[in-house]
Amino acid sequence: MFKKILIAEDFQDTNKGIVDALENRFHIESIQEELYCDKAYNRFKVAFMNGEPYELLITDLYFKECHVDRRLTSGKALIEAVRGIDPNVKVIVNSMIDNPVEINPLFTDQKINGYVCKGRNSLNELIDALQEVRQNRTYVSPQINLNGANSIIEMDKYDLMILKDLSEGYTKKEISARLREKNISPNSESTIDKKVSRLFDEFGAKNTHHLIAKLIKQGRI
Amino acid sequence: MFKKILIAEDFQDTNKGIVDALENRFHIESIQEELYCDKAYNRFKVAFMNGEPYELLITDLYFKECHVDRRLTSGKALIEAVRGIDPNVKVIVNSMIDNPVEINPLFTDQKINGYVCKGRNSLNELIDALQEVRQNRTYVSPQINLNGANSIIEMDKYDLMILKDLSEGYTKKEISARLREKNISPNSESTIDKKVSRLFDEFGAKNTHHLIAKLIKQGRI
DNA sequence: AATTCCTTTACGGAAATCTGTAAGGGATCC
DNA sequence: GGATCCCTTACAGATTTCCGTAAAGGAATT
Repeated sequence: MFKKILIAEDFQDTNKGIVDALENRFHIESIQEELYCDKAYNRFKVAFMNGEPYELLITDLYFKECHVDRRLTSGKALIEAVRGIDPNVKVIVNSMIDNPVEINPLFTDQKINGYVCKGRNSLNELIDALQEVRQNRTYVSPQINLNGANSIIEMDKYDLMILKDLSEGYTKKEISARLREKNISPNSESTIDKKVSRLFDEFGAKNTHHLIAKLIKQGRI
Repeated sequence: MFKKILIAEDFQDTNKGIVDALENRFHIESIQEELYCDKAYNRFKVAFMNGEPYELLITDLYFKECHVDRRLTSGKALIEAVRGIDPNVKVIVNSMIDNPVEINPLFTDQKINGYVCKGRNSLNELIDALQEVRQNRTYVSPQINLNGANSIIEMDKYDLMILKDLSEGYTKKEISARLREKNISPNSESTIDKKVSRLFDEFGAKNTHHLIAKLIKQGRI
């Protein structure tokens, strides 16, 4: 099993839960926890310099803002930073995000090794993830379907772009124009209308106000 | 210290972190954890019937949806349900919400005894909260300012009610009717129009979509 | 009593949303 | 080729939003 693990997670209770679970399950020489991305980065860097590098980083994606000045403000930034030091370090992301559209790029761009979605079984999944990643395989929480195809409610990048624009106050006419500028097709006002109407049904929303509110509350926009 | 504590929290890692912290710090005879509101409710009910009631409920506010049919879907509902069984049980809410507008009603309406905001120090705060609540005092995480003098931009209950209704898909005509039903004045469609338009200026929003998105992201709705 | 200020309300018109219908094009299957 | 299905697009009408103007009423001041 891994000998040195670094955990970056800003919620103290979650943080403690993870550390305890790993210590109970495995015999790991060194588990370090940090509440801030910057501190995690510094610890990682120092260990690497001293020739005792961490083998695995377990990190959340979103960190609460606070009074302290922060250079790295997200798990994504942290991952990029530590990979800048040690391109081979294994990374498992542990977050409440369950939208494949957000998770997929972590694998394709950040080349993470595992993704565990916080939930009612996520400690057990994290343990599975450790074992898989240890053997150079990747791990994704079973409830996440990265093929997007049959995630209960499919919302692709295209839908997401429209919704994001709507939530920023653009009208459908403006969005249509913006899509044309970017050479993205389809782009007619009518099609945008249709797409959004379909999402009403899928999300049980009465109108655009309602839909935007729901999606933001779910953290999908 | 409390002898019987019930914890309702759907994230396994957080759940474990809380239990471990409390067990380390206090000597509590019985701590039970549940991942679902309904299961927590049932456990609470059974214990009460058996004459061995829980003295304290620690609950999250929002619980992930899942395939299981759920009757109680939020901490608020759970609190109301258990108070229906035992009006005197102490309740501490442990959630990531940090918006006073959401937290305040928990104290005024649900009569909760403590509120701990998940964060980098929340386990320690939870321990403080237990001790305060044990002595019949209330506790609120120090970073939360319930004295509504909270925000740069003033938004009263009336505005909030309208915005909330809008975000739930009601039209201004419907909202006008709803206000009249509740005997709340002013209630004309025209006045609602004006109120919302004024908020456009104050928040720098282009239209209602934009305004709703901004406010939800700021955690004000 | 008259003036001023503010809020509520009504109304109207331009723009945007919402919804249904229908036409056209491409892909697939027989 | 023809039938079918799905997606895109156009269009039309009802409803709603957005924004300006203006009237009505209340409260405070002079």
